[in-house]
Amino acid sequence: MKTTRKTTAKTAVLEIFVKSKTALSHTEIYKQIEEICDRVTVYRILDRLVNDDIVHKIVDLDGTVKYAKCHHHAQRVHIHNHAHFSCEKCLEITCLENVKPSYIIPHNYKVNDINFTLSGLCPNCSNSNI
Amino acid sequence: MKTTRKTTAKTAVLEIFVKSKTALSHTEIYKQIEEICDRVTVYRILDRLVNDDIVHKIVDLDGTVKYAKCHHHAQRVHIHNHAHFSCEKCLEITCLENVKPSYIIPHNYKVNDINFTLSGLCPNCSNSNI
DNA sequence: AATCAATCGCAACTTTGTTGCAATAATATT
DNA sequence: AATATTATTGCAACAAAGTTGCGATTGATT
Repeated sequence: MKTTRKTTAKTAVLEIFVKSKTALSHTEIYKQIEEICDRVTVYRILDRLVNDDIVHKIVDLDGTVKYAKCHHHAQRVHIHNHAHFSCEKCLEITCLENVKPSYIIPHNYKVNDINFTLSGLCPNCSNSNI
Repeated sequence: MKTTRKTTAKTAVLEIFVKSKTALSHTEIYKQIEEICDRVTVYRILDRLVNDDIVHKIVDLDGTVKYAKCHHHAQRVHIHNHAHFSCEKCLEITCLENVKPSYIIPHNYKVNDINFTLSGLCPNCSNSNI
């Protein structure tokens, strides 16, 4: 029965996601809207967005938590089984929507969710690298 | 030129890893040896072990950081490209040494390391589940 | 045994995330 | 349009996880 509301802060967060090509951390988001709302509010907005399947949470190899807006492809059930790329140089995380791992696991494991993160150098940084 | 030393604390940590079948967090390790050494020392030992490729670091879907001893298979260069399974019920993380994802990524990305974590129910917990 | 650098303990600090509660504001109801 | 309902917010306080500096200790080397 819980209805979710459209608030100033939530709209601001969503705008940031739309503008950004890469995944963002709580801190990165908060820095952009610290005049609009509190630090805690940003945490709570992110929680809600993840729950409502509007944003997904990504944890990279270092344990850094970031968020990115979901691109729904007219699917009903939405599983984030695509890969993420974490650049060691510019530290940006991007979604590789089309990269999906194939794998075989023992049948007695029941898989509900997967996290597939690659790290290395992104196209930008591997070019500018000498 | 840096030489790495064999100390009481380091030996104790390694013993814990050998005994354990699952990956362990800093806290879990520290609890077992808090009479031997300081909390900070455990952090520093773990850092060193990861650097020396004796232990590898695993981050699960929630961002929980754990460590497990590496099983080297006579490889020179050691990439942790196997999967990890994180159980949602008992919260244990186990290495699935034989599960390796296959994937195709755009050629302009340079991959140095990968993190492939599956989460759901482990064999133990999916059995005892009603 | 003397030396030297790696390691340690301690204290202090930072970063990240959480919780309770009263005040505020978005939506539904009249 | 005014009112009632309840999701959301701000604030303050807290907790967990990890880091840093520095003097003291200890493992390895000669």
